[in-house]
This record gives sequence, C-alpha cells and structure tokens, in this order.
Amino acid sequence: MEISERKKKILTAVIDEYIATAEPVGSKSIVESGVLDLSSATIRNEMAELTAMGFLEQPHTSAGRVPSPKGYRLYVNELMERQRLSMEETEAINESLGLKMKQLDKLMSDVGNLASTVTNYPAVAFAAPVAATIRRFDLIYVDADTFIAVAMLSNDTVHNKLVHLPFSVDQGMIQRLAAVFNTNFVGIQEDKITPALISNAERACGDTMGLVSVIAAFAIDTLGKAKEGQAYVAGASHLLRLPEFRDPDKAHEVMSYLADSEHLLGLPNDASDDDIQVIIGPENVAKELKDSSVVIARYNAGDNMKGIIGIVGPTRMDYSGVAAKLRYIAEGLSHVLTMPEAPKGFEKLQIKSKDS
Amino acid sequence: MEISERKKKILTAVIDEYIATAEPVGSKSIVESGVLDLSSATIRNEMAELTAMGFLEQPHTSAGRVPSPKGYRLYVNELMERQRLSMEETEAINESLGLKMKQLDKLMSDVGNLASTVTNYPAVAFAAPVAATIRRFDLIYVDADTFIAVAMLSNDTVHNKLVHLPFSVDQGMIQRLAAVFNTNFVGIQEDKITPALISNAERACGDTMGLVSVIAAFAIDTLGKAKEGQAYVAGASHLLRLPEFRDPDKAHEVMSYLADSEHLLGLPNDASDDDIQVIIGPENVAKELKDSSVVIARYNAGDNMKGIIGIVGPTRMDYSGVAAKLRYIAEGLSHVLTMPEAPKGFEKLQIKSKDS
DNA sequence: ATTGGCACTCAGAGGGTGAGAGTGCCAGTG
DNA sequence: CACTGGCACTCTCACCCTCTGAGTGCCAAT
Repeated sequence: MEISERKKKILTAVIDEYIATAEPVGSKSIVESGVLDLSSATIRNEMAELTAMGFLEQPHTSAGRVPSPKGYRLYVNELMERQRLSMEETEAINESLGLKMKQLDKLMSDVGNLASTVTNYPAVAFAAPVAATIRRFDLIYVDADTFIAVAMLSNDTVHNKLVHLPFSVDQGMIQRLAAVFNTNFVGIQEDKITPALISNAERACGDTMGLVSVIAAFAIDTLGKAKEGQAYVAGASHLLRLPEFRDPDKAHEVMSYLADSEHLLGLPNDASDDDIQVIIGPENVAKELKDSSVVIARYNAGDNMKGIIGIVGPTRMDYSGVAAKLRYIAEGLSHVLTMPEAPKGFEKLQIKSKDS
Repeated sequence: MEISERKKKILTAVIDEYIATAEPVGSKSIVESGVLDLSSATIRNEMAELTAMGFLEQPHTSAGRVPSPKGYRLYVNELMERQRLSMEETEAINESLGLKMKQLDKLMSDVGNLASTVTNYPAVAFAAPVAATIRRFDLIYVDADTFIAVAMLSNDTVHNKLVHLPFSVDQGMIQRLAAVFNTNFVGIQEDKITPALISNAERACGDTMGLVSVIAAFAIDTLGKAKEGQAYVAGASHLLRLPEFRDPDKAHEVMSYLADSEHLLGLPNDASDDDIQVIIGPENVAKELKDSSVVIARYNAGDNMKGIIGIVGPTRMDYSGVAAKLRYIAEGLSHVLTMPEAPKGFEKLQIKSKDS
C-alpha cells in the first residue's frame, strides 16, 4: 500500500496540530493551516483513507483524528523536519555544559536537569552499564584509625570511601595494603574477587583484622555500581503539566515507573544507532509506558563509558524539538567529556562558583 | 479558654478518623467509634464548640468537621499517642541501614528512599549546610597528563576529581602542588580562597599553566557543595496516591517545589530540637506547602555534620506513624554513622553485593 | 447536663437537553 | 475524474435541574 505525497502532507499537518493542541484534529483545521489548497471535503476523504491505513485513529465517530503510533513512527522516520535550536536555547545549553565538572558520574544528574529544563519533559540520564575493572588503587593515610580508599576504574571514574576503624593501623600497613591491592585487584572484574583472592591478599600483607575485607567490599561495591549503571530522573513533575497526565492514576503509574532506576536501565537495551532513537507508545516493552514515548540520545565519555540521556513524554510529543535539543546536548557533552581539562583564569571560576 | 478532657477525646477521635478516611467526620461516626458513651447530639454540641474555638473546620454547613491546623497542632503536641513500629517495619529498616555504606553524602539518597518506602510519603533527605574547610588534600599521579585530586573536608566527607590535562606534568610538580595546597588551603573557608591566594600558590610551586586554578576550582566547588548542603527527594510519586493531591495542579505545585533543592534547604532553618519536628500546613513559610505538613528528624554523622530527613504529606498525615518511623530511622542512622567501620566476614559482603 | 426529634442546608449524583464540532456520502462541476 | 459544496447524521460535552442523603443546629423533654 503506497502512501501518496499528499497524504504525507496531511498526516504531517495532523500530527503537528495535534502535538500543539492535544485535541483531535478536524478536516477544517487542516484547511485553515494552509499547507494544502484543498477543500475540507477532500481532506476528509484523504483522512478517512489514512484512518483505514492505520496512520490515524478516531476517538469516536464525530471527533477529529488523532495520530496512531504507526502514524507517529512514519512522522519520526520520514516526515518531521530537523528542527534548529534558537540562539537562546543553544546559549542556555552551552552555558550549562561549560559550568559542569567533567566527571561523568557527577555529571548525570546535572545533565538530566538540563535536558528536563530545556525540553519541559521529564528526563532520565544514566551511565550505560559496563563491566569495569579497577585501574588503580590508592589508600590515603589520615590518622591512626582512619584512611581513605580511592579507586580509579577503567571507565575513568573515581570513587572514594572514608574508612574509620575501631582500632589503629600504622602507615606501613596501609602501604602494604595498597601495594597488595594494586597487584591483585587491578584489572579484574567484580566476579573475580573471590574469598580465595581475599585470603591470599590477607596473607600477603599480614592482615588479621579484616582490613582486606573492608577494602574488598568497597571494591565490589564500586565495580557493582559501574556494572549496574546508575540512573537519575529529573523534572518528573513536568508530566503533570500535560493534559494526557491529568489523570492522577496515569501520572502515578508512569512516575513510579520512572522512580525505580532498575526499570530505567532496561530502557536502551537495543543500543545501536549513533543518532537519536525514538520509541513510540506501544513499542515500549514496559506496559507502563505504552502511552508514552521515549527519545534517547547517547553520548561518549572517553573510550569505555557511554552515557545515555532520554526524555519521557506522551506519544504526542514534540519529537522534532526534543530530538534537536537532545542531539545538541549529547554532542556538546561528548565534546566536553573527551576534551582534556583546560585550565582557565581564576576570575571566571570565582564568578561561576557564586551564582551556581 | 480551657479545653475539657472530653473535648480532647472528641478532637482526637475526629482527627484519627479524618486521617484514615480523608473525609469530613460527622458526629455519628464519632459515636460509632465508641470512644465516648454519648449521643450524637451531645457530640454535635461539643463539636460546635470545638469549631468555635478554632480546632475544627466545616467545609460547608451540612458536612462533617475537618481538623484545622490549630487542631492538628494540639494533636501533635499533646494528644497523639507514640506509636510503636511493628516487627516487620523495624526489621525492614534495620536491614536497609545495615547494608548501606557509611558515608553521609552517599547515604542520603538511600535514606530518602528508605523513609519514603516505609512511610508511603515523599521523603526529602539533606545534609545540613555547614561552613566546611578542607582538612586534608591529596593529589594522586595517574599518568603524564592525568591526576586525581582528593579533598577530605572537616565534615568527614571525601570528594575527588579526575583531572585530564592538555599537557604533561611531572610527578614532582604534582607533589609540589599537593604540598602547597596542604599548607595554604587547609583549614580555610571557601570565601578565603582569593585570587591573591591562588597567585601566591602559583608562585610557590612554579605553576605557570593554571594548574593551581584548576585545583582551586575543585576546592571551591567542593566547599561550596558542603556550604549549600545537598538535598534529595525520593518517592515524590507517592503524592499522587493521596486524595488531596488528585488535583494535578496542586500535585504539580508541591512536586515542583520539592524538585528544586534550593527550596528544600530552607526548610529546617529553625534547627533546635533533638526530637521530631512537625510543621503543619500554614506554618510552612513556603506558600506552596500551605496545605502540606512536614515532619523532620535530625541525625548526627560525626561531630561536624548533621543530616536531616523529612517527610512531606498532606496536613491529614499519619503524624504518629510517620514520627515513629522517622525517629527510628534517625536513631539507627546516628548509630551507624558514628560507629567505626567494623570489618566483617567476607562471605556476608559477597552476598550483600549480589542482591543490592 | 444529656438526649431524641425535627426542620433546615447543601454538596454531589443522576438524568435530560441542546449546541457544536466533525463526519460520511452524494450529486454536481470544471 | 478529481474535487467541492451541501446536507443529514452522530456523538461528546457542557449545562441545568432535580432529588437524595448526610449532617447540622436548635429546642423541648428528661
């Protein structure tokens, strides 16, 4: 079944209108939009056919048409025009990106907030789970019963933990521990940290008080976090602004789904494209999102770590605008994150820290 | 104006009933509750007086009574009984607490989640802002153009930052930098980090490439975070479950208020009590919360850092239950956080890391 | 002081109605 | 033959009205 050029134009007009108003679109408003020089009767006939072909839907006999998921899909794939951002928008984004610290794990919640603010939809940001290993290990001696464990992972994130002990250790022991961890725990994956390995390490540095266990627990925890990924949601309350979520039960369903980060990490399973990915309504595996659409962009943070940033909204979403904004943010992020730290003048930093 | 014992009993019955049902309470249901052996007419008279005294309110002439903020206040201060937690509840809380890492800044979101789950209300958790100083500074050399900056603050939190440079530095320089920072930047507050100080430090270690600035920016950022405190919200979607937030506009108002952590940090300004603090409806300074109540508990994390955990809900809140749960969590936390790290057997840690 | 009774009030549910928006179809037209 | 104007038809939604029932306030009786 072919779809004529004219039908495409009508479909586009219907979707644009519906995205703007959230109300079923009648033949008359298409005529008024002026994209086609036809009478409403002709449009009606065409719309009837589009309905028969499954691109539009009719809430009830005497209402206008509403795009179906299939309609949105065609729109996203072919019809929508690539939107450009306004000066204000690009500037706002640039500014936010410039101010941020450059470490992915600390960045995610900020990026989520940024995306949510810019799009007016809830945003989810997460680091794609990777099987990370420890690249480097340090123990910093603070005082007799306190030290800091620092682990740098293969994905370029750094984690630390302050450890208070109920007994004293001397600085030599700390150094031995660090050395042992750097030889035995570096480069291995989480599941390779076995009780046997621990015992070995304990013997190697003469630890009888379970210090190795404490540090190993930290290592496992840290690697576990990397493996599971971590997700943030920002701006969930934007949902309540939208007419399709005025029903509190529906809003609650989606919001509690988003609140559980386990769910979110399942979102981008079919990682493939470099570009924007759009998941429309029923295409979502999760039934809680069957009336919602998700737009996802990926960004790179060095070789080993990928971040994902997504927007959740109703199927009637401003796909074009959201895609443009996400694309811009993701590109900017990749750029910022892969660039080395450029020392700047201090004055600038001072100002920045004040209005943050 | 005295309030008789009998009036108190009636008020308590009205509030308990209203908390449970969210609907105006009539004289008849008080009789049925069986707390007093009186006829509905007598109760009516008493309720009329309670209304005149301002403890109850009437939505309209022929509806039952609803507690006023003044009524809730009396209830919270005098009438409500201290609830005990069930075995299941205490166990659930204990388990969650036991599994957590012991660093306050990493703990907050977890604690928020816990509180929200246990109470079924949205929870906010934040570290009380303190004017922290850096207690200790370390730079870890990774490779020629990469190092890790680690700062331990006076409030016993540790922050790190991975720094990639667009040029090389040698290990000696890193050591000089660390030494300079440890002599010049330790023990001072954020606003004492001036351009003059930076220049001095630059001269002291012969830095011409802005390295000192980069590290100083990290210091400022870290101290700034401590000074501003940091807030997390968990379980905001619980609001939507409640009849008083079925109006999406109202829900939106409160949720977006909660989403902005700046607002939250203003909440506990009048820190004073050691115990639970209850803020009822219009007692809130923020007008967005004028129909909501906030229950706050404080916990200690070492000498210099205080954490706060709060629950936000409608004025019709299960004050007694929420207070009991928060109290329990806060006590447990204080306990866990002030205890030194007790090394445990590895098997336990292994299991723990799997089901987390 | 307490109670049973009664008249009164008022929000909210239920039901009927009309307006308006939109459709489908058909006959007419260039 | 594609397009259009017109018309009958459909259906939702907003509005209004009525009626019910819960709850009150007050009063006379105990």
